[in-house]
Amino acid sequence: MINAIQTTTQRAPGLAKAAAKRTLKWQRDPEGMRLRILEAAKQEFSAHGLAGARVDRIAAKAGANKRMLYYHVGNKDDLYLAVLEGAYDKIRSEERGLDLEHLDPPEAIKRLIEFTWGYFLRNPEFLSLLQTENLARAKHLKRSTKVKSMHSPFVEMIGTVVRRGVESGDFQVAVDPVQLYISIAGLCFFYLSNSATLGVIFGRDLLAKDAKDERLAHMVGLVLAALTGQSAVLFEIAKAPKSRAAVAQTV
Amino acid sequence: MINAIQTTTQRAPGLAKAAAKRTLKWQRDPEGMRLRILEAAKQEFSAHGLAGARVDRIAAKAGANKRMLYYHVGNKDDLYLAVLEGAYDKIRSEERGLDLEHLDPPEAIKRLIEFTWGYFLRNPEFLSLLQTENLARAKHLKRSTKVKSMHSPFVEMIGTVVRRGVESGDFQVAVDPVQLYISIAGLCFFYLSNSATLGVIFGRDLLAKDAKDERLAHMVGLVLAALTGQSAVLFEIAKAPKSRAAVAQTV
DNA sequence: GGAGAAATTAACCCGTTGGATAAATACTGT
DNA sequence: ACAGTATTTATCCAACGGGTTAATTTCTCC
Repeated sequence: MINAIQTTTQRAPGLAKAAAKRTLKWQRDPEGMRLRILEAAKQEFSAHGLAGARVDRIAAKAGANKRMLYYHVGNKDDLYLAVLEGAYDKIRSEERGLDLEHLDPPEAIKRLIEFTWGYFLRNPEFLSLLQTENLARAKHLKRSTKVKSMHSPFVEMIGTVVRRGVESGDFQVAVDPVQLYISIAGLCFFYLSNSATLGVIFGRDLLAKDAKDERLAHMVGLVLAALTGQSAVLFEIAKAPKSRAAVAQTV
Repeated sequence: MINAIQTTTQRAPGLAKAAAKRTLKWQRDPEGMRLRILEAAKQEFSAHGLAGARVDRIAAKAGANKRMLYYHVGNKDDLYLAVLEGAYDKIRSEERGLDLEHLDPPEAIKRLIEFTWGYFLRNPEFLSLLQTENLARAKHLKRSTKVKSMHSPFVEMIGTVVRRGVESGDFQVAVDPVQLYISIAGLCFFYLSNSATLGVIFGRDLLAKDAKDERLAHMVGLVLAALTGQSAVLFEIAKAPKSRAAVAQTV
């Protein structure tokens, strides 16, 4: 992963000359270094939180000298904020790529839930960073002008989808898009971010493939059932792809 | 709050004699001290996380000498685990007090959501502690035999309610109680534990009275609509108590 | 009323950690 | 090829933080 970033570097001129001179004690690569530092910092902050993160470990992981962190990014707090901003930037950019306009409303909502779920699964550090920042009551985020201007396109998207759904008769309620957004995020977020403690309490692995499939089916069923009023049918549809036994058994 | 605990102490004999001798340099009160330490530790750990917590601050807040923490509870980790176990103990005990048996199924689900929401609102430190522990991937919880044996009565309660609801025709689906439990907890938890970052992003105070009322109404509406299939009606009912404008406006 | 145990205080120890300083090395333009 | 600048390294340090040691005060029981 870090290697991939390193190769990103495009040193413009004098490349042949530098390659010939093979007695270099170290490479010079500001952008690459900065990226490696931020990547290492992301790992460290998400693994240990803000207070638990160690500047020396970040430097080591980035293959850099500790002084580099201060040179390229700033002190520990600056580093943390840069990581946080990067994380928001990334998810917002992926969110924009998801166009729900051409899907029929129930399908669009399903797609939205699947995306949110998938993104959280693929980016567990994002969840950790959010947790950390909320533990700090968003102290750092409040000072970030960048993040404040990065509005999630989802709220508008949801608004449009819901409106279309009500008009087409697919949905029975014109639910508030912000509430729905928070609900979808919450359904996904809580399960994943708290899987450790929940796993201990329930005595089972919530991150096993089957468990995750079952969870996704449940969430899609729950939200779509609420919107369409077709409880039974939708829960069945959502459940179909996998583990069809689970629900019936339990009751 | 701390004072209330202090008074808990019941020093058995020799009270009159001790009261007479007024040249005491300090009081002797093991149980009271232990409680004050745990209360202070709870505050500290929930405010700053495990790594961010400061042993000296805990001592100061407890009105104790630092050495007392080690004498009465143990090292920092022991202290943390004790707090965590206490937090679980408290919520489980309150959960047990909630009997849903005599309510009709939709009312029971509503009550369940309201309790969860209310408990989280009244005990924000519990949310923080959970976040902290999950950040640590439940490392400490796994070692706790106490917590593992403290099963939430909710899963069974929900199972019974759902079964009754399906039989009575109120509910259209026999949803998995564990999934429903996680969903309800997640809907409440995410909104509250992430209110800081969400507040910054949406540019509004999610903890204002109106916002909280609206959220509760939404959650009740969402879950009950999904179970009963009565989307429109239930969202209206849930919304009724307060701010009736919000939902209609947005779409 | 005094001896031994329990509870509490004061002071210290030492590895860790964020951050700083100054010197060395690579690159660029001229 | 040389001067000046940008990047990187090696080393240091003062403050902090968890934990410990030893002495002091209170309580209990006989």
